Amino acid sequence: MTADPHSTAGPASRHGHDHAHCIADALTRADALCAERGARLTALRRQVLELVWNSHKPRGAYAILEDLSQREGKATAPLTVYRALEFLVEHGLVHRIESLNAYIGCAAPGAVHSGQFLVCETCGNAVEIDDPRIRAAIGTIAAEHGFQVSRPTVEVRGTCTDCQEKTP
Amino acid sequence: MTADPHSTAGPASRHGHDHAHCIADALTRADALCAERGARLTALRRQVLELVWNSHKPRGAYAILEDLSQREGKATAPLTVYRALEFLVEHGLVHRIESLNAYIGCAAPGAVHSGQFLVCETCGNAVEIDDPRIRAAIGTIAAEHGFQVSRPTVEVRGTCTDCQEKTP
DNA sequence: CCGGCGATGTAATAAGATAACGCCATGACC
DNA sequence: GGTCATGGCGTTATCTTATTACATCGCCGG
Ligand SMILES: [Zn+2]
Ligand SMILES: [Zn+2]
Ligand SMILES: [Zn+2]
Ligand SMILES: [Zn+2]
Repeated sequence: MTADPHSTAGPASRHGHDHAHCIADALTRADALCAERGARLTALRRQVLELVWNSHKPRGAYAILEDLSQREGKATAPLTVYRALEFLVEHGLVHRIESLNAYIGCAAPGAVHSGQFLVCETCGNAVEIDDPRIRAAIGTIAAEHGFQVSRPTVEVRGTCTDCQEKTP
Repeated sequence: MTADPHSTAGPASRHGHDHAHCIADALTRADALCAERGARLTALRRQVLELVWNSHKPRGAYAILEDLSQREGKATAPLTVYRALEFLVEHGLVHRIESLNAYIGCAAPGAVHSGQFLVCETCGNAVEIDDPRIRAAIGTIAAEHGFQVSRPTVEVRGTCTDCQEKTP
């Protein structure tokens, strides 16, 4: 992993945002949610969640695996990570970005959300949105086709504001 | 590959639709489009396109590879298929379904389209839609975020009309 | 204490995709 | 016709992503 402008080296990362707070917040919400549901947020799962939240970029399972191995000081098997991710995705704590085969922390776990993302092809950051208009439009057209929606996926590739400024 | 209700065994497949016509049509349009653009629709590429159009289900690259090998009577390398698919996707003749790692023939090549799909989780069929409302909604929210869209992906998982009828 | 069940560990392997290298057909140009 | 550049294709190896099968551990109710 090389140095990278958006990732979080220190407590107060660039963008003027305190990312440590993002992480702490995500973990707190996860604790609450799992407690509420009687789901077991194991040490391992919590650790993986934290690693997913390490940045606002989608991260591949094997990247997370590397981090985990490093932090644990011993090699970990892929399956370990995949199982944790499966749990986290099931409980809406993490989303999978299909077009990247990568995972990212959910911005609003617990709330109803359909998983919509703006993914920057330059810096790799992904912002979760949950626009009612998109949801509505999808619902409408699905209904017109007699199609019963179970899981809508919206992943918009493009360039974020920051990256546009840098490359005028 | 097991027998499967939606695939096309004979000329007139189920659904009351003559799928042979779908294929012929797709090939004709592809010929025209490539001629118009000076793109070379090689025998191999044409063959792969035909195999992609073998059904209205997204097909994995390796499934296509198998078909191709069988038709040719000799083993073919994955790269062969991937190269053909790359060409076809670039020219908008085929779409990639990200959430399935699979490929499907484009319903309206040549026209502007953003690649929106209704994917049935039961039968595997995928219908391409191109709803202006969805496109508009995505455009709007992207603009609100100062996000410049390059490639929107909409893949709605769910159950198609037919499959709903079968399982009331 | 013990049986059951969910979580984790270990090993092997499947599935999807790309990299590196070279040959050969095509067509422009001389 | 000869020559050369280009693009398509074949071959092999390798990489990334994901899953299957089976053993073990630890907690909790009985
Ligand atoms: Zn943050
Ligand atoms: Zn960016
Ligand atoms: Zn058809
Ligand atoms: Zn169906």
